[in-house]
Amino acid sequence: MTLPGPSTEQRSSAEEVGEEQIVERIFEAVIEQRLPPGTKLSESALCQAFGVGRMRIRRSLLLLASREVVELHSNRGAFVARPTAKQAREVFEARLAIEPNVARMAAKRANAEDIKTLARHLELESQAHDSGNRRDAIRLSGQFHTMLAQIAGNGVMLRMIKELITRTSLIIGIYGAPGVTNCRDDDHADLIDALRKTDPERASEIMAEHLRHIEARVDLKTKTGAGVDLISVFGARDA
Amino acid sequence: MTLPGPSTEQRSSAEEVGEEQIVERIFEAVIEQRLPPGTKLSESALCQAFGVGRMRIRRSLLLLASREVVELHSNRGAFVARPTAKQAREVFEARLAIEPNVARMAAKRANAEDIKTLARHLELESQAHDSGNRRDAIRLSGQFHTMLAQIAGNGVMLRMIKELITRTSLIIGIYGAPGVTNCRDDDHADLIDALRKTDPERASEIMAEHLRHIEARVDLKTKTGAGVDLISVFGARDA
DNA sequence: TTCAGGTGGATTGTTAACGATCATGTCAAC
DNA sequence: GTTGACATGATCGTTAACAATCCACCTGAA
Repeated sequence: MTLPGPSTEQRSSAEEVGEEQIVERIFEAVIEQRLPPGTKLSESALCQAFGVGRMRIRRSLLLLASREVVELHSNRGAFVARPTAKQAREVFEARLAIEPNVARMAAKRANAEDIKTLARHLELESQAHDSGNRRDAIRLSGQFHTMLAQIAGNGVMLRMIKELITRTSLIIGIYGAPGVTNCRDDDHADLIDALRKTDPERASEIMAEHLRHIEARVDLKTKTGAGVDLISVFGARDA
Repeated sequence: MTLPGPSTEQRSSAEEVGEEQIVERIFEAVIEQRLPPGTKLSESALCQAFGVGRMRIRRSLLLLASREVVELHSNRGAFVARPTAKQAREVFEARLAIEPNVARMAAKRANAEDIKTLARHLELESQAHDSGNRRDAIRLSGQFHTMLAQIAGNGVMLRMIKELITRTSLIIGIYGAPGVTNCRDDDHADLIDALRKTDPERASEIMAEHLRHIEARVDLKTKTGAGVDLISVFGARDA
């Protein structure tokens, strides 16, 4: 779990930064909603930002596109994805199908150390939430889910969940009421409690309810987000 | 589902072939076990095979690597992935966590047309199985699972399952007893029956049992495959 | 004032050549 | 005969320049 702090951008030139790190950083920025849906990701800008050549940026964007976190429009460039209502439903449905099982697995496999790490993390979440630090709150609540997947000990599912969480941030950015955060802390606390008691079924049920709650907080019929829709209506002429 | 027949390789030069198609074709070849684990995928060879430039091949290989179907070794090239025992366990665990839910969803949403399509497909499966056509049998039994995901109507999960099925073929290629096929037809028939009766819970349980059965047929402790391990130990001289 | 058309700039997509790294085969020494 | 080093060839990774496309701005006329 080596998440480099989101603070140090733009390390000028020393050790080469791999495309894995670039992808990870962009994922994180999307989760924190520093990169709103529809944002153009210019190649040259990213080259400067990360201090790497164009090829590496290109590869990173392709990787991000394969996870459906960015959209590549032919001859127009890369944009942060704007999930449709249909895609949003699919993402929620997928999370509801996968993450309860992850919670179940985590409950079976969590040891004392894991519980303690989660509790510490929950503390950070609460602090960020109380102090109104929206970005940290969003990032931390997302990280909680990835930590659960790590405890579950399945790399395949961890990767899937990272993708789904990132896309959820995009969905909330588009369809969520302003001020709505990703998760409720209470649910996370209950989840930790279920893990502590080694109660897989309860962990699964809490997670399912948790996800249903998140889904209920978005309105897939009305897009917020400063009329980003206009762009697609008037000049969206993709190949 | 526009799967171009796997027969016509090497269309010389006319309409450009996109990297999506290249990825799909390689996926298919891996599923059919025409590309055994560890096979070297030379760039120039693929350029010739698909009649495209090196860049497109490179992008395709990167995409395939992001799905963990090929491994990219620095300065050495791309190879068909050889899942470790740990990865194999994770793939099975992921399938067991996801696909029963897919079956459940499919049972809820399948209409008469879907059922009929599945039944037709099962017929093809049986024919291939009876006639000893191993390649077709493997491909068709894999396609059955993707068709189920399509009926479930969730593109996100469909993509995940395609990846998992492909990797399962690699796992069977390494750890499976020779002659073992991917799936049993009986289970597929039962699955169709559950869908016909709109019995989501039974569909889910059949799928779970089906996957457990597949997993039980591989022995993650002994690698078969003609000492593929030796090749990696002493100088990988393939292609 | 508004809309149509054209032009310039910028950005992306592609190709080609170069440099670096690794594998293979040969040859000499022990 | 075996082992080690060396040279050669091939393949991959990178960089740079070029071509194509699109967007925005500007101009001009109704």
